[in-house]
Formats: sequence, C-alpha cells, structure tokens
Amino acid sequence: MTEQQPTDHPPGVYETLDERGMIAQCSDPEMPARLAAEKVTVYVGFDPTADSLHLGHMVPIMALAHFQRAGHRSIALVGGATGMIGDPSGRSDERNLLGLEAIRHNVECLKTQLGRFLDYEGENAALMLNNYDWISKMSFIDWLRDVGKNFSIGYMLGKESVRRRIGAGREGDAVAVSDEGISFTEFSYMTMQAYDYLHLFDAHGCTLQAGGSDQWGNITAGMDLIRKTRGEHVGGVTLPLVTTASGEKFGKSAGNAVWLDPARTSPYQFYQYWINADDRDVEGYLKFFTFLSVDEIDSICADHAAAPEKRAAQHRLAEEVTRGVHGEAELAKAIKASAALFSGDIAGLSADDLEQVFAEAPSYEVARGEFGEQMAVVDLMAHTGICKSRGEARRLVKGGGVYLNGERVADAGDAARAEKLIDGTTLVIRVGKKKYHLVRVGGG
RNA sequence: GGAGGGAUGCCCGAGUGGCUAAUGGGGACGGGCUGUAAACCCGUUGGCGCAAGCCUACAUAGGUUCGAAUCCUAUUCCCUCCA
Repeated sequence: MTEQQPTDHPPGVYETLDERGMIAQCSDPEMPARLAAEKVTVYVGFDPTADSLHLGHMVPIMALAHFQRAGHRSIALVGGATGMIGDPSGRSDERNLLGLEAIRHNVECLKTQLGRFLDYEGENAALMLNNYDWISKMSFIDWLRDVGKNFSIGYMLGKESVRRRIGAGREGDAVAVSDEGISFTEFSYMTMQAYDYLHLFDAHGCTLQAGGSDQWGNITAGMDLIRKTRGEHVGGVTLPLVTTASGEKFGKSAGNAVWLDPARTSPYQFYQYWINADDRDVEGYLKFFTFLSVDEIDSICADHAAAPEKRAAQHRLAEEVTRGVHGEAELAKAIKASAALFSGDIAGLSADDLEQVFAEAPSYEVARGEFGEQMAVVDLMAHTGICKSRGEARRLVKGGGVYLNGERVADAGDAARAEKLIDGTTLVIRVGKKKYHLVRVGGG
C-alpha cells in the first residue's frame, strides 16, 4: 500500500471505486470529475468502541487507501470524543458508555492498526487525527452557541437514525422502528460528527467525507453545517454495507467479529474466514478487499467458475487480504497450517510440527499427574475449557463431532490413553470440521 | 409529578397457580451430502449424573400457597402519553 502515483493530475478515483462496487451514495454528480481534476482531502472516522478494528471497518479503510493511491490526501480520524458519546446510526438500542481509560486505550490501539494501511510519509502523506484534540477543548456553552444553534430539532428528528429510535417511522419509508427510545446524548451525536467535518474543513481543507452507508445522515449533517457557517459546498460519499449471499452477517465467524488484531483473531482464523467465503460473494470481496485490478479479478473469477471445487478465487482472496493485514510471514504460516489440517493426516505429524501448525490454535495444558494413564475425553474437554461443561462435551461426542488425533470418538465414555499422545505429550482434539485444539500433557 | 404498558433462556416471543427446564421462530453448534462453498436433510441447544433423579433458572428482594414464571408487596430499569 505504499506505491504512489503522481499527484499533479490524479486519475479518477471515483471510477476506480465505482467499478469495484464501492460507492453507495454520492452527494453530487460533479464528484467524479472533481476527483479526477483536483487533489482533494478526504476523511473517514473510526470510533474507538473496541481496542481493535474488525472486518466491518475494512471497506472504509480500503477506500481511504484508494484515495491516497490516486493522489488525494486521506485523513483517518479516530473518534476519541465521538466514541465517548455513541453513534445511534444503525443501532436499535442505546449503547453503554465506555470509560475514559478504555477509550484512551482503544484510541491508541486503533491508531496503531490504522497506521498499517496508509502511508504517512512523503508529499502525499496521510494524516491521522483524534477529534478529542479539538472537541474536548470546547465548553458546553460554546457547543450550544456555536454548533447547536445550527441544528433545528425538526432537522435532527428527521434523521433515520433518530426516527427509528423514537418510533416515528413514516409510511412507506421502511424505517425499522424500535421501542428503545434514545437519550439526549446519542441524539446529539450527529452534531459532534458534523462539527468534526467543519473542523477538518477549516484546519485541513477537507472537502469530502466518506463512511459506511449508515453514516449518510451524519455526513450530510456536516455538509449542512459547513454550508450554513462557511457558505461552502462540500461533499460526501458512502460506501456499501457488505453483505453475504447466505444472509449471515458479514465479518462474523461463529457469531464473533473477525478482528484485525492477531491477538483477537489469529492470522490462521483470519485466512480461514476468507477461504470459506461463499462462491457468490467472492468476486465482490476481491473488489472490496484487495487491490487487484478488475481485469485480474475477472480472470480469477472465470477460472473459479470453470472449476469451483478448486476454490481458486477464495484462495487468492484469502492470500491477498491476509497478506495486507498480517504480512507475508503470517500469511505463509496460515497457508501451511491450512494445508496440513485440511489435506494431511494429523497422526503423521510430530509434536514439533504440531506446534508449528497450531501456533495460533488454542492450546491447553493438563498436568501429567492429572492425566495419568488415561483421561475420559469428556473430562478432558470440560477441564481444558474446550467445552463449557461435561454435558456439552457429551452431546458433541454423541453427535459424532469430536475427533482425537483425527479419529472420531465413538462413545461419550471413551478415554484418551497415554500411549495415544503424539511424542508422549500432545493431543489434537478436533470439534466439528474445522475447530482444532491442542492439548499438551506436561509438568510433573 | 400523574396515568398506563413492560422486564422470560443467545435474540425475538408464547405462557397468567401444578402436566413448564418452560410452545414457537431465528441464531448457534454437531452430523449427512459436497468443494473447508451454497441449498437441503437430521440432531442438539441450563448444570451434575450412565440413569432414576437432584440442583439452579423466567429483572431484584420478600410474601401468600401443599405447589408460583404465573398471585401479593417493595425495589430497580425501560417505553408511551399527560403535566
């Protein structure tokens, strides 16, 4: 993500994004021409609701990177202030406020992560800013006088994010109404994001804001604020919500978010997430999450259509995205682990090999004394935490979903015997088709 | 401040004195088929127990009753309307 193009006459980044399906809404029709003709400063905000970004943030990140590659100036904004308030957009219920310390911590983590996707050096350097730096300096009275005065209640009530919460959905406009209500705090969120845009306009000449499609209301709030207070017209674009063909939420694996932080989602799991992409989604994902040219993507997909069982498109997708997020070395490990687990037989591997392959798989220790000559599989699983309870482990075994070193455990009463340990120390317990756990018998 | 409505398992949502560990749907998980895909089919979905059974659960704390998610009291939180 470091290659740069000449900045004096940038190519049309709008077309680049559009042909990849990465434009959902755009504030004005002249946008494509403007983006092709002049250097623009664009910003995207990320609120620090957790200490890591996840796949849901990837499209905005990629969009910022595309802008930078096209010669524009990208600003990644970390919402140290907005994150303390809670964006109601896209949510049907009130958020719990995070503590100050947690937010500070999250801000630092996000900054580090975002640092990997943009180039902050050189003449076309991207900027990383934290809105806490300017918003925290304002008093409440300043806020109400300088910012709040520009928003009529009617305008604010008209935003979908608000209407869905106060049960004011209109006939025919498909706002899913929730009966949760909304606090003044979240209601005010849009004014804060609008002010960010104004600040960036003043301080950095920022004239474009991008964000997920649920950000449209917040983006237009900023555009309107700038128009009212500065008499200038600025732009906004939204990026599409990524969906899955099967109706599952994109970016979730087993109900958990797929994080960019390797401590939360291992590179192996990350790689596997993409490998498992639905055929119908893979083309779109290649366009969203890689920098491969559209021509190349077409060619990959043609190959894939010819021999879908090879899943060439998924492999390429997983490879590109994992490399981009985790780097070459981690990608190599993930590929090696995947190959070993899905084609080879576990029993043939040594304990050392296992360590290598399972470097990121959850692993557990059991004391030798506790294990003894043998240990019931069900006890072992409950003990290590692979299962929450013996009952859960028993159910899994009964359903035929537990494998010891690759062999299905036939009966809930079966035990793992000491002589089965690989190199006398290690046991691989697989649950279902894909979940591997390493158990080491060690200590006294 | 007043009036009314509500809080049930991961989520939604039934249940208004025993047959309810709690209908149903969704999700999730496991199995089958396959391509580590989709669709589809089957199964599971509080803890302990091989089991009979025991324990813990329907916002919180008490109470009535042989027996309560279901009735009563207080408390907390949420929603709506009125002031």
